[in-house]
Amino acid sequence: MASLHKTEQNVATPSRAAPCVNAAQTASIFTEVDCDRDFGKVDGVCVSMDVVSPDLNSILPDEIMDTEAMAMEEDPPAETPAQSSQSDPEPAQVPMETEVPEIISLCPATTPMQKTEALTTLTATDSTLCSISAGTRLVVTSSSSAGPKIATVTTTQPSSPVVGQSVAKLSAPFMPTSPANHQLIINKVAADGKSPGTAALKQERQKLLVTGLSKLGQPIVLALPNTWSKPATSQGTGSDVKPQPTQFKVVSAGTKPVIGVQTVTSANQLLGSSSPLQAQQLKTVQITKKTPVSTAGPMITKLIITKALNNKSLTSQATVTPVVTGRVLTQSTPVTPPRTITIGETINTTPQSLSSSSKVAISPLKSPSKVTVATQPPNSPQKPVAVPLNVALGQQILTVQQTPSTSPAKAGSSQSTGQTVKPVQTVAVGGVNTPQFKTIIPLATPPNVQQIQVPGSRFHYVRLVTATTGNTAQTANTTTNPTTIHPAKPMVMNTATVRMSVPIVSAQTVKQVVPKPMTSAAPVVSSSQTQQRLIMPAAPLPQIQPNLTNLPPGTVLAPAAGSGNMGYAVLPAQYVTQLQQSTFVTLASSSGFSTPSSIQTQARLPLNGLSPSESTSRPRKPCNCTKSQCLKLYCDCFANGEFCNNCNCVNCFNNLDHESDRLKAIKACLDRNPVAFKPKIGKGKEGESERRHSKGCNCKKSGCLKNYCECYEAKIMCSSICKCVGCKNFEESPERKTLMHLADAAEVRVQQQTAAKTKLSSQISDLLTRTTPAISSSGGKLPYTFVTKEVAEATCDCLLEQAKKAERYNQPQVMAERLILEEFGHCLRRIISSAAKAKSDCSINC
DNA sequence: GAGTTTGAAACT
DNA sequence: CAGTTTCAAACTC
Repeated sequence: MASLHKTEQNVATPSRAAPCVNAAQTASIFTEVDCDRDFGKVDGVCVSMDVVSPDLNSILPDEIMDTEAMAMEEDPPAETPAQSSQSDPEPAQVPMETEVPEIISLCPATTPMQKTEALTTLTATDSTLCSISAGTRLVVTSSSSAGPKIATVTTTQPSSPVVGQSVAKLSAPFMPTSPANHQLIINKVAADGKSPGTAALKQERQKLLVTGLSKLGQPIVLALPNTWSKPATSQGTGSDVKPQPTQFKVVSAGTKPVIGVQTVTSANQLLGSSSPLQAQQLKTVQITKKTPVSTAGPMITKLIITKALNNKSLTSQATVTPVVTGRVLTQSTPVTPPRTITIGETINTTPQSLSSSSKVAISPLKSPSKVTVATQPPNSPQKPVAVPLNVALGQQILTVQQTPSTSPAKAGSSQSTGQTVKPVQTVAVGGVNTPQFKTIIPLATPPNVQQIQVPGSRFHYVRLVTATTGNTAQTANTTTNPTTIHPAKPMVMNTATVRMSVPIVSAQTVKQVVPKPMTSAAPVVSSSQTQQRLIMPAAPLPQIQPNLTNLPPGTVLAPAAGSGNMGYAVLPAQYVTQLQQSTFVTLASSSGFSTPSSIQTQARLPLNGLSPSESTSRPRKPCNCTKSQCLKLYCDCFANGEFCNNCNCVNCFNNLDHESDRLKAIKACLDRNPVAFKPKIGKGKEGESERRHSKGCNCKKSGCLKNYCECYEAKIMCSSICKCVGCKNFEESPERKTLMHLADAAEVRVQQQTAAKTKLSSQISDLLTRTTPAISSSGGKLPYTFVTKEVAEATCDCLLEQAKKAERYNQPQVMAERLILEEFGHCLRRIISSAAKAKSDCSINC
């Protein structure tokens, strides 16, 4: 029986079985959750903003952004999105997506968001405003009956990650519209009366309005900061070199099934220039939405975002805001080079009624719906370039976390009320079938942690939200200019903003670990300016790069050449959580991770040293490795891509203190088996019936009915790929059925016993309380005092339970009597003990 | 809790 | 790829 119970527990938290399933599932689920499941069912508008630093983009995108097919059959392998960053000299080529992009719809996300919270980020609600920093990717997710749709606009600033002052505000006044028009429209704020499905993009200073119309007719408005408008560039013409007001184009997303493309106009940029007026790049990204011919028909929404790369002079104090520049989603076609779009952002002020944090979830990989983002070169404005969403956007998730503002602010309203918006850089990594998400956090800055829970995922996803890069400008004093940019306040670690987005599945929960400095761990590091980023969860990277694709969490990614000096460390969510809990301060305060701390020490704490809450939330059993240094797959922690935590291992290297060794071990494992960190248990689309071991077991003696068998451990049947001998782990196996039955019975029995004992204890305790006065007066007859009706009943319950137990297992009568008597003895002892205790207490107190 | 069994991982 | 060894979990007593 005990083993059976254990078996179930193991199944609940398979250790070896599915280390990576979670990640894979997460990704896919994430996607689905984003819009399809949650948002889509209720029309809503979800506007999320992602912030990715250009550095990050330059380093990670191509590798991490790639998705990898994981056993999830549905989608065809996604092509590697070619992402170009401005830093990239050459435009990346993005494979053309031949499929007709479907709708980008906006749906009111309030309810759905709250429902799952998984991807809640910047939820656009009425009168919602939010700020977008440069490098921010604006993702509008929505879903309709047709499925999840996500539109993303990413902005970057080429050379200088830190450009102050660019501010974009996102507001979302909602307007009525027809359900059919799930369109994302960039519209002028003042624009009104537009028929649904159309958007007018006009020049307007300081405001770029992106109007999204959901079924509920709720538009989302993206407002651009003043700073953008000042040095504006002409759009589309390209002839005008002079600064011009930013122009916004309106794209009508109406009924035209055709994908429209807006040209991007750009003027020379003077990055880092102190000149107040600088050339701006204005690029427009248009996402076309195809209007559905029928309900099921594909729709194309046009999203046009005009970006002015504003390189404000640093002299402007007000504009100095922590800006994270990011690379964007670029799309390139054979004809047109990829373009980046930059949107200025403010990190902090974001008044809104929306959720406190903005998250962007990208790419429902399994979703048929695709978003096309087309960009065109100025000279060929009409040539739409369709890029599969999952290619262009799909693997990046950026999050901007905002603390709830006290009150919704108007666009261009005054500075934030002190709420801190922390850009979270989340990168979704994965293949089409198995997107994987990574949270990338600059370690040098105070991170904020955001936990994300993905239904069906065993992993605990956490977003680390941190202030933007080491832009010293962040601290610059904000100006009081209400209309414009609100200087970002220094990022403040606000743990209160941490949100548990989703319930954690099964036993995987937060681990308690004492944080430890990262610097030592990361091979890549160093200068004061060097920044490390934590890349989280632990999902294998795409196979596109053999050495990176299957990296488990904890992996430190070296920055790409020329991409800057940022180091990236992949950490398990649990660790991040730990950071949130304890290391937070350290991370926040230290510009660099200095020293390692006690993670190792704590990791070796025996499990029994945990507090009740800790032990209950412990994701997995502690390992007991002695010889493997926890750097072999023998170690469940390592195999699961986790750091050892509260384990009983000896000479553990599975921690940040030995990151280099760990990386080597990971590499070695991957060399031996490229899918070493992938889940062994593939999960079918629906339900567990389709689950099966990817490799099959090789049992010889256990009959595959013990936990030695990975199939049995994972509670799945052996399949044809198993090489087991004498397998009894098949559907019709009587042995298996018996075991299952016994396991169920045992579970029930345990529950009943527990309940009975609890009841007995409760009764005794109750009596103890009630009879205390009498005890003192009744002298030595205390035990009898406790044998009341309630106690007798509880005792009988226990005795009956023993009788049932004996009967259940066909025990002989003698044995049944013995069990009953023993139980009766236990009960009597407890009664007597309680009485004695009561007497003792009474004598002391009286 | 110690010792044994087991099968995956690692190694040759 | 097959055989052997190593390893840690599962299991038994």
